Amino acid sequence: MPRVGLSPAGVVDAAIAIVDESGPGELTLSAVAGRAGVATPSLYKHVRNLAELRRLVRRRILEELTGRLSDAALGRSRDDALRSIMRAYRSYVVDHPGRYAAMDQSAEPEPELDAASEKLLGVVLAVLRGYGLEGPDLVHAARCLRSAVHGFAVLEAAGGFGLPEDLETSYELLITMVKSGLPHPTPAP
Amino acid sequence: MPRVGLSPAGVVDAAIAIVDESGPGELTLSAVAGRAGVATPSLYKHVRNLAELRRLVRRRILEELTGRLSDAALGRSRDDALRSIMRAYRSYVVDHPGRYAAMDQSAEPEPELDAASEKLLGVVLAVLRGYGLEGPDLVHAARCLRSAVHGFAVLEAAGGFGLPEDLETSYELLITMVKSGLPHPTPAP
DNA sequence: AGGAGAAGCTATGGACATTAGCTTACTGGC
DNA sequence: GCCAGTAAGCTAATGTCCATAGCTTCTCCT
Repeated sequence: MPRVGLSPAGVVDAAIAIVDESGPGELTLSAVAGRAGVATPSLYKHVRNLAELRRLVRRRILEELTGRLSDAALGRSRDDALRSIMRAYRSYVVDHPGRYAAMDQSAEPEPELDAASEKLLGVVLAVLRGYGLEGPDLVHAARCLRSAVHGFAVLEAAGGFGLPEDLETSYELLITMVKSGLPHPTPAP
Repeated sequence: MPRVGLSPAGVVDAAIAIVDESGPGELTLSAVAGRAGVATPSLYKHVRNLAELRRLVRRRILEELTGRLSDAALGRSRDDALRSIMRAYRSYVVDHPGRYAAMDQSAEPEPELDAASEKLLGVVLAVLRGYGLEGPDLVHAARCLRSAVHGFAVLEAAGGFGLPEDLETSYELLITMVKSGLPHPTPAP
């Protein structure tokens, strides 16, 4: 049999392509194998099982998203940075709704993703620290920011916003809401 | 065979019990059948298939949540009402994390749930109208409120908040954030 | 060239959803 | 009180999917 040169990363590539095209519900080993040009059991040479593949997919997505956010934060601070990462977050979801949907399909918290999540959290914390936030205030602010952004993203990716009003405008309001709701220990310097 | 007196509602009851105890990932027809004291194929006398059962479960949950919210809004208005429904929302999730997790497992938007969603939306809109909001502003505000609350709920139900800081406090900040971020076409009367 | 290890494969088994077709318990009309 | 007809239950069987076992064959390194 002519080897096809698969690798864990290649398997994840195929999985991501499926998620992009058909959503996380269609992510099955046979589908991945089909796309990779290989019989299903061959995948086990590269990936422990389906659960592990899902984890790798989520990690890949998380890292990709983190990359976008940290690019968006580069050279900016305060409201400028906040707005920029919030817009980057949503634009990732708009560009890849399937991927984003795949990311929150996990039932349990997964220690394997902690490193990746922490990096993303790091970007967010850095931006919020620019407002002079620290300690518990910083954590609470980060949670709220994350909730707002994630909530909007999930709903949009799932087609949960039925009405015809412009989503951009709604998101701008969300950005305003977060900005105006941050604790303000240090007014502008 | 002694009839067990099952009904669509009874099947949903069993399904909800499973979701409560083990999460939406364990919701399988054999599990439901086992709990209902019936063989798996018998379920098809009451429910078209697994997808339909999931839909019914989601509808039940949505209705339950709507009930809580509308109770919470009763006799209140403006900040008082807003705070009350936001707290009611979260308390539902804290009481039934499995149920809430089950509710956002749908890949596609489901027309069958539109009536139920609309009722929930109705409660939210009523509260926001109390601020004098209407038209597109009302829609944008409702989306932001929903995003914030849903985002927090999903993350909390999934165990996504790892740090030890108090979640109550974080949620209070989220409430403040939403209040302070609402468009303000009509200041207090 | 030759051998080791990795990358494939087929065959098999077990869980689950679903369909088909049968049996048996209730229910309403006589 | 009896007797259909219907609805609720069952067993059997099929197809899909994840997973494991064990064999074969590339490929690469020496």
